[in-house]
Amino acid sequence: MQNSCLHVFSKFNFGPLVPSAGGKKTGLHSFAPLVTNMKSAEEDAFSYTPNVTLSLPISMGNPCLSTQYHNLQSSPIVPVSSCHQAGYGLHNNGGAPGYYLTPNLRANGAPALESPRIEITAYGQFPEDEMEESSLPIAKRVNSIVTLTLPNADGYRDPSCLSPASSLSSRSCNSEASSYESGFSYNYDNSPQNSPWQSPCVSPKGSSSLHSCTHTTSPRHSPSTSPRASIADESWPVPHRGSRPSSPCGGKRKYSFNGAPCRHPSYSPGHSPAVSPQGSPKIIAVDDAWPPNTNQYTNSAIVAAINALTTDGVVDLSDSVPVKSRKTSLEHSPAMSLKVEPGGEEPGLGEANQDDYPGPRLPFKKENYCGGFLDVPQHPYPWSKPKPYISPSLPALDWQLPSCSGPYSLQMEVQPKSHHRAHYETEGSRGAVKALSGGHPVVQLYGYMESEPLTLQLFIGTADDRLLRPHAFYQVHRITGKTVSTASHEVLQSNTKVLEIPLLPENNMRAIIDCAGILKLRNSDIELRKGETDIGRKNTRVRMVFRVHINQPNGRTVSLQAASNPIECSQRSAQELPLVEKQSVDSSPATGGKTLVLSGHNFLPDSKVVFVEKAQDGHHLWETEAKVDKDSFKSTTLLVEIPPYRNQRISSPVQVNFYVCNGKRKRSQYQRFTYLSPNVPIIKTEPNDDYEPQRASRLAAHSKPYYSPLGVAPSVPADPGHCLVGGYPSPSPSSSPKLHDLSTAGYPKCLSGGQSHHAAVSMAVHPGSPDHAPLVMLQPPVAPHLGSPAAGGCSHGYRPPALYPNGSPCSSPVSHPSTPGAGPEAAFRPSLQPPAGPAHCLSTPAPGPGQEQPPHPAAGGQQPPRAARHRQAGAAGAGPDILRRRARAWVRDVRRQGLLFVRLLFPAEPPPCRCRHWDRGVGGGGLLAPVPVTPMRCQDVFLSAAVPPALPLTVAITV
DNA sequence: AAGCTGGAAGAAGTC
DNA sequence: CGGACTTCTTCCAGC
Repeated sequence: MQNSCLHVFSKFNFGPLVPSAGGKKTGLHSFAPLVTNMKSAEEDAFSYTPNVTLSLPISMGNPCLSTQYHNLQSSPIVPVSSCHQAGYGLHNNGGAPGYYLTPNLRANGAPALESPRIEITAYGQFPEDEMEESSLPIAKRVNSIVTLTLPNADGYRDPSCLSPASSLSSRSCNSEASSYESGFSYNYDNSPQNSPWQSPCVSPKGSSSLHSCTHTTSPRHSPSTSPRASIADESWPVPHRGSRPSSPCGGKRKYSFNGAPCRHPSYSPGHSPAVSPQGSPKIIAVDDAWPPNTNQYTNSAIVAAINALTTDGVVDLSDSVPVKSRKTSLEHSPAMSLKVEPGGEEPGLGEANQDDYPGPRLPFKKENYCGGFLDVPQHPYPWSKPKPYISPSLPALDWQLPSCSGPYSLQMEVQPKSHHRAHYETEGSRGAVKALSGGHPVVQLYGYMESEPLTLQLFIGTADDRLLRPHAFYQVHRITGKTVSTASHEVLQSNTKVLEIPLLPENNMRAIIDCAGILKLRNSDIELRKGETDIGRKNTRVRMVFRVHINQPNGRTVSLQAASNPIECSQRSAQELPLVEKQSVDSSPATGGKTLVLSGHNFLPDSKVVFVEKAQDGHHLWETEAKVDKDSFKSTTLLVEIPPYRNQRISSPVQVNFYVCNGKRKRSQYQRFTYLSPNVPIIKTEPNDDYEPQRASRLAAHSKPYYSPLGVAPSVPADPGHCLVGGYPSPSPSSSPKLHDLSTAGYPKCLSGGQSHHAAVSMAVHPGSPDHAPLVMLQPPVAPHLGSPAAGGCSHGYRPPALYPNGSPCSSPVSHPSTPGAGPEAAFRPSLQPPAGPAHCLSTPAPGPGQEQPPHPAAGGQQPPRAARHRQAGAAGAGPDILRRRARAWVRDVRRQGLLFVRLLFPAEPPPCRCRHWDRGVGGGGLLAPVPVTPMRCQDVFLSAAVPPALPLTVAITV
């Protein structure tokens, strides 16, 4: 996919830009104040400050800027450095890299306005803001912006930018699986060399990841001390958010395990993380856990951050940990002794699989870890355990893998029910996930003719519109008992529980998944995890993700992945929220009029079906309520008359969404729908349910996506949003991950070019077709090590959720070397591939901003009111309080929706670039585009924009 | 008796 | 800032 990203990078010398002070206002007057004000605003409002202003002088030729550094210090603005050493002003500065007085001003005091800027704002802000702000004094406008701090070369991130939950690490042990989010590859081998940037500070602990994991498995962790087996607890000495009781005591529970009233505010039976019973200062424990993570991510930025913390004083680190958390940690020991499980030691890992671990748990062994397998003493499997796929290059769990490759095809024959109430650790199991038909989900591998059994892996993944990745708030839970016919055992891979199930030839490589339940981890626990950026609230949809690794004679391994339909795991949602499982058609001529049959749950006689079209900036372009045939109403079926599109003369397909609404805040997820020009034949959605497994699976396996992100993008040239989000899979039924060709060459090497340097943000110029607006892309930063020679062995892990202009995610089989040594190219390939998620091939690229994953009732539905408030605030003159609220709202939006707006701002006159949407409100103009990112991790985004190469560019990321 | 379920109370978060 | 409402987490009881 050459075109995919013709990353024409420039040399970004941030050094010069960074500076100074003083500044005068430049064309972008708004910025100077903006930064300052924002800073204060955010500081006041939250202790987290996402604010970034990057100055990127663009010149041609030098690609590769990745955001690697996060400023640990509280600097209002963090300089971004480029991978280009030469231009690495910041680094050179070494010292306080991130202290710019005003991002807009150049060191010499010259206005930075000459540079276009990219401003990222929480989703939904711009649209409204533009309106309101345009009428406000620039200064005020600026004030109302909360900025996001980008990483700089010396620190990972400003502690102040982080919620207690996020600290220095891009990922905590637990979330390592989501390597892409951190933008670093996940190294199973944890090899220091994976990162040229290994800090000495970390190196010594090269195996520390093991440490952290050791905690996890340490007998001390005695599960007995905690009913919880969550990885989170065990893997992370995570501080607990003070705002919410992290311990059971905080909630409804009023008694500790011993039955005594729970008075200890800090006591948390559930938190027996890695902290030693000795109650050593949890900070220490935290530290121990850090390096490992860092190491695995090979995030030099993190390492640097750690270093900074280490050298600058633990105080910083500790300070970043909520007092309560630390306190809680300290009191773990008492907690541990409170509950004594019969049998004494309980494996910390899982609840149900204790039996699998007869003796004390063994600490993680690095080697094992490398292989992605937990070192488990013995396998009580009834089947001869297939050779575990032990390869350092085992794809990280957040990698998007194809469901089919060559002759092989991994398919979900029977989908799970759309609702499954997950159980908390404080509860008993709620059983295995069931199938709609009453049985259990079934997975089958086709095309495998060997006699050797394989291992099917299962973990709980996300079901949002972003890339499929391990779900931070849910874990697979092994179910055992008489009723369970399928053998399984748990392992920990990247700190995500993975259930291993035998795939036996005698069973036709088919497995009935009756041994998997879903465990819910407390939001407060997970959110406090280092590096965790997702929020648990309303994040209750998951997918069962299955993987199988097939060794090839040539030494390579084919990895396949199949994901289930989304599963709603919350009690309330499952009971009240309408859920659309299937739709008879997903497209129609613009004239509408046809009948759309929706199958799902919780439909009410008064349910409404609303079709919505949103602009890339989130504006509602069109909204209409479809006619629902109430006569034929069923709680599981709705007959809807497709409303005519607002424009009957469309020449190309138009993406819209619709949702079922049962009332305020009771909306289904957005469903995608496409209006076609009248002469375009309708594409019918094939059924895919439990009753037609074969058919469904085949479809999933062989049918072409109705529209692939790639395919869509072209049809919506003017919509950067498509491109931006296009690569994100949506939770689409029958979605199966499509493959990323990991072995195909031809990717731009831009990412590998200067990787060894401290890169920060990179601007990529996408030639795009003449008709296309430039794309501004946000991608996770490319791990510096990826492109480095040292990164050779680590080709997995990094998978930016970016968009990939072209190239089908299903194009080629995924095969990765089973030997460590995949070259840097390989490492990048995935990153350049379209984020082919399970739904990738079957769903449309996220519909621009609008797609803002609505339906979690909260997000989408609540946008308007908030927006209204914002407008009011702006109109009112944006007083401090208002600004604070507004900023807070923005942050919430970003966190919820994972979308930011990127806009290029030019000094005055729009430069001769291909931006379509000029923002006349501020300075010159820019490109506004929604960009899915991991909330609060904007530091990790990779910016790409089509900007005149010659123009210096300043990037401001605002949240 | 243990595990699975459904329901709901009460705390925390959000509007 | 406070009330109303939503969501989360825990607990209870029945099967």
